[in-house]
Amino acid sequence: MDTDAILSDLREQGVRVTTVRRAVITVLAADHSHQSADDLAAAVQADHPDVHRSTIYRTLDSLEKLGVVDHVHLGHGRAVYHLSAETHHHLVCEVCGRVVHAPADLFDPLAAEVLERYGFKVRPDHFAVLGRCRECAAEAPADR
Amino acid sequence: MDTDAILSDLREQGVRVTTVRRAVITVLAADHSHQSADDLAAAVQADHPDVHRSTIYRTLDSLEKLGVVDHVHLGHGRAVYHLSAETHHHLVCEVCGRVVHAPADLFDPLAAEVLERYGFKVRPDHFAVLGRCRECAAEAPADR
DNA sequence: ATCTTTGCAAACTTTTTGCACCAAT
DNA sequence: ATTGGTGCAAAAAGTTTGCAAAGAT
Repeated sequence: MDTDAILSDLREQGVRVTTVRRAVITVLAADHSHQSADDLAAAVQADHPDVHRSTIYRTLDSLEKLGVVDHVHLGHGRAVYHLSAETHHHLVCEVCGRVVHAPADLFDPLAAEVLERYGFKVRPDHFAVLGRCRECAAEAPADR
Repeated sequence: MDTDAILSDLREQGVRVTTVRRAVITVLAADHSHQSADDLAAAVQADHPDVHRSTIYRTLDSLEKLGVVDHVHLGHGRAVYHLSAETHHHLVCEVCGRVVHAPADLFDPLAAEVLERYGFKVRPDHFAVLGRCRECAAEAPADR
């Protein structure tokens, strides 16, 4: 969750550390909330006015491929971006008991929509998602 | 889930039953899967070539306001539409025990993403979503 | 006859792409 | 010096809107 750590990690992966990347990561690290590409562009442009929106998109894209950020589609057309979290959720197979790990942000859009529509604040850590893993679903198809 | 029932319901609500609305509902009722506005436009245009995409959007919009269809954002930019389901899910407040009802489709995007990413088939009826209802969240803020 | 709905064209929003230039290594 | 990254402008992709004509009641 530390900007410098992320940057040196990038350098190790042979990715160039540029002004824009540094700025984007800094903004995302400073504000833990989810931000749209446009929000990010505005925030970055506060310090670096010449940064183009398309560059923000490309930066987010490359950082996402590197596992540094994640994006999530939250209604309408716009996606929101955030640093990849460490937390995980668990998908528990009710047949074989196997546990599949899923990143925490998987539940963000659901939690956001529940909050917006019902004022209900989901506790993601209280989620126990039951279902069937790939193998068990294949053996005993029990539709949606 | 019956086209005619939905149509007479519309008539009762004072909404005009038009060719396009009938066609859209028929398509949605026939194919239970989720369809993008563009898919729907193509399906409707098979029978009614002159129907414009913008009309599809307006039709979906009005049907959604009437509670007949729902749309869900499933990655990228496009939304998918489907007839409103009858099933509900429960949001259980861990403080006061109050239960808030939520439509089943609330979990569709989550289930779709989990399936795509992990091959894990979520059983939505096995969902027990815990958290805090509007009132309890206001009293004892316990952030996410 | 009335008032909603539709078709069309055009705008708007969000994201992507081609290309020449610039900058990090 | 290389090669990856950036700015710009222009184009996709998805959705919305104003207006006049058509259609449902």
